[in-house]
Amino acid sequence: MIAAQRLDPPVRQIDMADGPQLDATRLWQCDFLSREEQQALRSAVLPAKSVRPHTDLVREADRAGSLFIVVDGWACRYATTSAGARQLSAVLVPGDVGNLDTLMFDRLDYGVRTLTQAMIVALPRDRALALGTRYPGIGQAFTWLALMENAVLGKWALSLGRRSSIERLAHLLCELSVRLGAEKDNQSSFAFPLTQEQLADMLGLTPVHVNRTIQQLRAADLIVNVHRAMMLPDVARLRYLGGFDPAYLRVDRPARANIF
Amino acid sequence: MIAAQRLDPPVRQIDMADGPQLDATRLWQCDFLSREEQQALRSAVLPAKSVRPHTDLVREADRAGSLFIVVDGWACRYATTSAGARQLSAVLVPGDVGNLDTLMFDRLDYGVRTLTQAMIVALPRDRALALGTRYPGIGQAFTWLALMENAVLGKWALSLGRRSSIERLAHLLCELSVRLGAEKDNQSSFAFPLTQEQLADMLGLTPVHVNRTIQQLRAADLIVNVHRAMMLPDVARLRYLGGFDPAYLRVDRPARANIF
DNA sequence: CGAATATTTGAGGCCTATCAAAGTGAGTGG
DNA sequence: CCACTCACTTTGATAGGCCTCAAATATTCG
Repeated sequence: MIAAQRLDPPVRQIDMADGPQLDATRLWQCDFLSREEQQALRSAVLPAKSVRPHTDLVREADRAGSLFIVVDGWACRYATTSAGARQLSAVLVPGDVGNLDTLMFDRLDYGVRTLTQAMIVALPRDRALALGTRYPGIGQAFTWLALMENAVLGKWALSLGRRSSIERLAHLLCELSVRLGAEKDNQSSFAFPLTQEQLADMLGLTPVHVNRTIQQLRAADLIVNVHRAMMLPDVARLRYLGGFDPAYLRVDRPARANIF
Repeated sequence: MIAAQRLDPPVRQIDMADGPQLDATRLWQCDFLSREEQQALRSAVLPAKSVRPHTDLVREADRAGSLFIVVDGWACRYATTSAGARQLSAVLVPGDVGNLDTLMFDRLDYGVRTLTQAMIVALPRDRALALGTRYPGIGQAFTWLALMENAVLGKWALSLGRRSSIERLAHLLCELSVRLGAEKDNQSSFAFPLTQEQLADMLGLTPVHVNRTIQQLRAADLIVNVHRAMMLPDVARLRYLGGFDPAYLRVDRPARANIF
């Protein structure tokens, strides 16, 4: 076992006092939103709620009356087979929307569940629709989000279908590292609250095999993880192993499209 | 080997004379489009082109100047690992859009390629954006499409991550059967031009294993396929095997949302 | 009718699953 | 501050599903 320094506080403390902390929300990192639109969104959401880990915000096949936006903590979108096996179709980190399609579909075909203690903000469907109608930038942002989710999910399909367990894990860690904005030079470190069982449900593996795969990555000095924190000592090498190219995440310069 | 009757003409003949045959296009099966909007779309697209099988419409990481809409034949969206393995992230049948995210992203992170001889219509990006701005229904339709693709891809992830080869194949056939509108009572039959290699790239399997899996399905009397045609003698039983619930395809009554 | 493409079959091996149990760490209550 | 519990991680042994490599057969199309 590698003796590692502590990297980050294990789980960020949740501050109930600040109200809906939407400032970090990815929803307007896509530079579609004017200051006015940001304000409109901020005042349309319901007060943030603290939700315990492993709690369904929406169950599979439920109706959802609101869009759920993750403000702090981690959550996921998941589906289950008739045999009861679970597969995640998205990890949601602060700024992500859990159920975008509630905008247009009555019923979900997946569940949304917290992975950790989390702060969740709800945006009632009617208000979301009204905002989309009234503010063009918000409508664009919704579309942008839907397309981004598609891009990420497409890469997950590639991993699930065609990559070995170690490649999958490497790719996922690279993805999260970028999405969390945790990279600096060739290193990255971030709070990593997932259990190996949750990782297994993302990667389409068993928890036991995830454990063994993590050990391989550790042995190769590609990750250092202790205390719910993750450190990537050599991002370039991890990317190479996972076949990861960050272009699909469009972090550098989101396209500015004039639509709607 | 089961001796089966011929079910359908192997590949539909392509009629070049009718111009852009967009009438079957899913783009306006979501009942968002007024007659005027349909007309606007129809006159915005470039003349249909016939494209040979296994031809890239856009290569991975290419810029695309147009949205590509499949009018006849089949195509796919795909990505490849650095080792060269290919995984499809979507099958495109008549009515599907190949590269919706060209609306907002400069560069694709996947390729679009024909699987069969196909008729393809191009909708220049500028025109698509303009249409989305001018006609609210068209903007809605784009969003609806993006969300639908997400729903389908989410189920693919579930299959890839958590289902056995026979369940995956069963689920895929059920999906296609519904999307092609080929079901009647408990039976379904449709032209099925995919090679086993192409199937393998959808299912995350090897061609050899796909072959053996098909044989299992045949032995169980769940499929009858000859001459590039597919017949499902007992849809209910196939659905049960694949854990397929058609709700996520939203074929019955698309929600009518008032957005944008 | 012949070449190219696609399907089918066989044998053997590897990666990941399964089942079971031990070890570790965090939180709780006495 | 120390048992105690619960959840998570780790380890071991075995099995099985799918892959790999190779070649034969069938089908399509010029």
